[in-house]
Amino acid sequence: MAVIPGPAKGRLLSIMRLLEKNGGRPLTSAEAEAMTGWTRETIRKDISSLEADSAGTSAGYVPELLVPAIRKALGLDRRRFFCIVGLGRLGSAYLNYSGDGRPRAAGDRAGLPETPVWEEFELAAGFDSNVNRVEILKSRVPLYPAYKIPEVVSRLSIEIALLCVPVEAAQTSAEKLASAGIRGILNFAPTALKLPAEIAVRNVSAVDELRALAVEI
Amino acid sequence: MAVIPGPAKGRLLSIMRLLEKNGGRPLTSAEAEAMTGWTRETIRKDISSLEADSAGTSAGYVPELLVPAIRKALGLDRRRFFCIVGLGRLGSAYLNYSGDGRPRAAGDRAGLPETPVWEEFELAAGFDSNVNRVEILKSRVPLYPAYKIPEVVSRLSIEIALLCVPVEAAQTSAEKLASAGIRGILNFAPTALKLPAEIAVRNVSAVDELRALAVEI
DNA sequence: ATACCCCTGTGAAATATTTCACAGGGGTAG
DNA sequence: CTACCCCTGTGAAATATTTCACAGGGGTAT
Repeated sequence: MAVIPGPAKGRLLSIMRLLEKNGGRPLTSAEAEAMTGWTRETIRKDISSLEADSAGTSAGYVPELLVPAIRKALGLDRRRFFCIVGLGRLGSAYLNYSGDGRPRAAGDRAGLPETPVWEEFELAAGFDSNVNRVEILKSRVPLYPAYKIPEVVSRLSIEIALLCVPVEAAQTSAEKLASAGIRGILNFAPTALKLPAEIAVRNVSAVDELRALAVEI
Repeated sequence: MAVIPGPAKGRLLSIMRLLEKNGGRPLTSAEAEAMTGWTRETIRKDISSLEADSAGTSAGYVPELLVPAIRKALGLDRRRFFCIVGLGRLGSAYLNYSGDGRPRAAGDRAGLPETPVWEEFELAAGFDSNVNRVEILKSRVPLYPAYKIPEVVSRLSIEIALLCVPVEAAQTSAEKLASAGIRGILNFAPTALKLPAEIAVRNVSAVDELRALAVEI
């Protein structure tokens, strides 16, 4: 089975995104180099580490074949359920976000799936400690008061949480999710969560991103 | 002069964050290992690559000394001006964000600096193509119609932009910023920007982050 | 004071990643 | 059909990063 170098994983995710947006046309390693700055050799090696033969032709890489191959190799080839914890400004924005770049307008429901689907991720629940807010907000997924996190996360097989609570509530909420068996947390609060090592955490912070950008320029 | 390995840079940014939140107390490589998952040897090597002597003592790394050393080594030791392009839901939220995790309430202005400061970054302007919105929104930084991007970016020495426009406007806005001499763009639109290689771009997308998280678990 | 323990710093070894160089294949123009 | 060109795939070499092993230092308890 393919062993994919760590640095390659992140690059493959980006390449996958490029393929998805390429309108079905083959993408060459040279084009990808121009768009990402990584050398074409590195990109070819990354893809060759997938051992997904024939996704690359003499015209370039065929999205239709390579995208599923990357998905599979990175373990993204199955649906995962996620939830949103904290339904303030940010959390409720994601509640209505379709994943394709535009918020869903109130009347914009025709033809859309019953529950929000972001690529391979499906929103399964929202939580807030304010019971009033839970009752007032409209959403196509069920909303629960925060004390129900353990029961609901387990019952709905939720693997990932978007943590959108205020910074002072972040650690407690994260611990509640951890003991409910969550596997990963996207942390939008600007604080370092202390959790058991088996729970993956990614911090999403505009200040951190600004810094990372500034380091490059 | 210190040469810092690429992978080390990202880790140092995280370590810096840990140090900043440690209340001034020294942080050991073993503690950092527990919080980040990177081995203590790697962390020590990263820090030693800074050639910042005496930031590490037998009690651990002293934030007061190490934070400035990391800042300097990564080129984060100077103020940079940034702007927000697109003042919809996301953009206007950042307009009122203090950088410490809580939005500024309307009356919450006492004692705060005149312009929003996010760590070493200072918000200098906001732009929107909707002139009406520019006039109606209240902000402590000047807001301009989008056609003034070239003039204002150059006049105010703005280096970085938060691109918060709808996905269909992202490429055009990015090009406008590029020709105005911007050095880096934080792209919140779910699309791959095509720009000259000398302009750094970081994409911020919840779906991408979910994927990166899912790869780890 | 002394012994102990936990800390950092760092050459050297081990490992991982990237780059090089080229083989092989397929489409296209003549 | 043939020649050409641009593509991918991949061993091997070069380089970069991580891990190991240990030297050295500074608190602290006895």
